[in-house]
Amino acid sequence: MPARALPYRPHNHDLCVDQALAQARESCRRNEARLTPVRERVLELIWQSHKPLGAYDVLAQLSADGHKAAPPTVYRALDFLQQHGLVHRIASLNAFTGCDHPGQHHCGTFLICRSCGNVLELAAPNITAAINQAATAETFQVEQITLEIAGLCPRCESDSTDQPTPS
Amino acid sequence: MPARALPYRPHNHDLCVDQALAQARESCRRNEARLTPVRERVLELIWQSHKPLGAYDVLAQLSADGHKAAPPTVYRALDFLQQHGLVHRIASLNAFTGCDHPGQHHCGTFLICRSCGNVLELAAPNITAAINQAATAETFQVEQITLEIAGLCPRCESDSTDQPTPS
DNA sequence: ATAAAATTTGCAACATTATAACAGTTGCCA
DNA sequence: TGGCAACTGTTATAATGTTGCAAATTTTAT
Repeated sequence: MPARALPYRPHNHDLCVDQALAQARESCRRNEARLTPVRERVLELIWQSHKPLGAYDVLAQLSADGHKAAPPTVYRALDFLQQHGLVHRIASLNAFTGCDHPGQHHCGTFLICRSCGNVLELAAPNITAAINQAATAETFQVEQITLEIAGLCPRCESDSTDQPTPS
Repeated sequence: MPARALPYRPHNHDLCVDQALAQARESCRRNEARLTPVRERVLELIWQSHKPLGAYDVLAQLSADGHKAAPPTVYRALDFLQQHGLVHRIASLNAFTGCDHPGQHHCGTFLICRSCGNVLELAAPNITAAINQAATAETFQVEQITLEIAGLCPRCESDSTDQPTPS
């Protein structure tokens, strides 16, 4: 029985966010990318939620801050964060989630719990290899992979009532 | 050198559509599902385009038919077709594409050419196996897989100017 | 230090994608 | 033939995402 993956374990989430932000600042410094206040705040908001956040959720939080923001502000910040590998967009949810390992745009593989909404990003070399092999067999040149696996996370599966678990 | 996959080869597309429709009618008959005129027409429109069609593209075509349709008509037809495994929704494109092998909701794996927009559906047991293995390792119960691979199809890759190839 | 250039943000309007709610219609069958 | 279930039509609205331009800020070059 493997240890449970991070989002499924209790942990000090503030710390978790702080670390992610520190890592992001460091990554941007190295790449000479400008992690401006809005961008950093958006990243922070996304990290504070373990569940993927929609652009308009982010917008609402910014407004709650007193920040007079409009959709383009948010979408631009999100574009920047995506470009620098700090967040991923989850197409099947129209939502965004933080990325642990800012190493430019890598293949994101996600386990998405349909009950509690939590998301776990996997690094799965086997899957990537199988995908590349299949694509090569079709002479297809892969540029970007979207892999989103929906189902039940360990916690919700064992509470097999399918009731949502609060964050 | 493997034979090129269907959408990349020239072929009699009308025939291709007819076959798909015949197969769909047969599948619905077996499942006692009602492939009504609107539903069949939507499926036909989707098949006539090798590229995934947005709901509003379908709507426009229906209107061109003289059919007075509104969004819900299209979305309902698409829901039905999805439920019966006759079309897939491609989340990264907000668009729909026909499914070759109507066997209830199975895992759809797509190669999406970013240049010409054509889409090829793969059946890739290796990938599915790798995914299930990875999910199992996280004690995650898989229900639905969204796998969309964007890149360049053989034709566009060899025309390496990256200019869109007309349908 | 300072002007020019480039990047980022604010802002208003708009475009696209999707759903809700309810009324009408059709086919079935008891 | 009357009632039920499924399907369709219709209107309105919600949710998500983009364009274009102007103002502000930061960087770069002088």
